[in-house]
Amino acid sequence: MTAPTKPSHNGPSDPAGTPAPAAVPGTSVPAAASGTSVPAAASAVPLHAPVVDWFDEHARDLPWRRPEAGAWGVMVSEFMLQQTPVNRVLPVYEHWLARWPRPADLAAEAPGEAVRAWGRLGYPRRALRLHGAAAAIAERHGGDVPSDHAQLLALPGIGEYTAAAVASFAYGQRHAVLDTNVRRVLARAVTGVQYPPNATTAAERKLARALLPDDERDAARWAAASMELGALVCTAKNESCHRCPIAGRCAWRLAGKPAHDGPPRRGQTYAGTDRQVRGRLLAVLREAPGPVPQAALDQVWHEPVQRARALDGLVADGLVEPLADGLYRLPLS
DNA sequence: TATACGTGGTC
DNA sequence: TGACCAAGTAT
Repeated sequence: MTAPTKPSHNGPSDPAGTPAPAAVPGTSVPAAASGTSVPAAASAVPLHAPVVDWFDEHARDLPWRRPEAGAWGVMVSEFMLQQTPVNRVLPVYEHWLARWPRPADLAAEAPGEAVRAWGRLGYPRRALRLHGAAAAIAERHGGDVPSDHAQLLALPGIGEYTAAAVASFAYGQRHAVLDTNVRRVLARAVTGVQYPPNATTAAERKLARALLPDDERDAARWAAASMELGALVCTAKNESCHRCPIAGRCAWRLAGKPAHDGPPRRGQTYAGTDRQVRGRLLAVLREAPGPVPQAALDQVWHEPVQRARALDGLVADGLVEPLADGLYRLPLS
């Protein structure tokens, strides 16, 4: 992909400065099933055009967006980006694709090598699932990442979002790609609230489908563009409305940006949890070239009951392989 | 539907 | 400084 070169023509003025008429009275579209409705403005005036134009000018030049990345590159990036910031993914992604340029290359490796190469990206089960997905692709799909949504969804580690993302980004298909960025953009621009619900709702899926451009190519670009808008401009905190191409039509902004009211968005501590212990145990195993004695693992956590529970969990998840004589290693199979 | 699952950066 | 946040999935 070439770097964006088109100079900005937006000028110094805030595009949000002149709110456009948002809705045509009396034309809201009732949604049959859930009792929700799609605001008229969303369906009457295409939202995607200004966002796609903005994307053409401001999109980041990320390696998995280049044509040479291919479907496998897109798929690897989607696994790595699940709950993980772009900046941390970048170096691991490059190393991964250089080492395993095709699904069959990864499938031929021990799963433990995938876990090791995963490094400190977090959620190492993703590495195992990516390895499993590569194996399934090698076996069932002739070594090529499937383009069919249902076949993608059947692969380990691929859920609703990732299946749509791969089908859309890698194959240009028309799917509602509903990630946390898009959900936030729609929550604000259309629904008029600061944050989407904690879990994706039927109403959100319905809205996303309603906003999807008819044309397949436009739909794929809208998916990438709306996601990028959420990542760069319509961020969770400190949003930059002055840089937003649809600020003038944003329901949340037009309403005075009311604060989120519902229940707390999240709240999970990490220190002292099994997750932290698992992380420490796996770090030792990742950094060791071969099997590690129990005694070495015992040093990562003082409390023996929790330590044993965490290790058992890793074994149960297939992230660690117990050997005889109290040795442990990353899985060979 | 709620919870488990890593890690590190930000304000 | 602690809470929140980052392209979710599986159960």
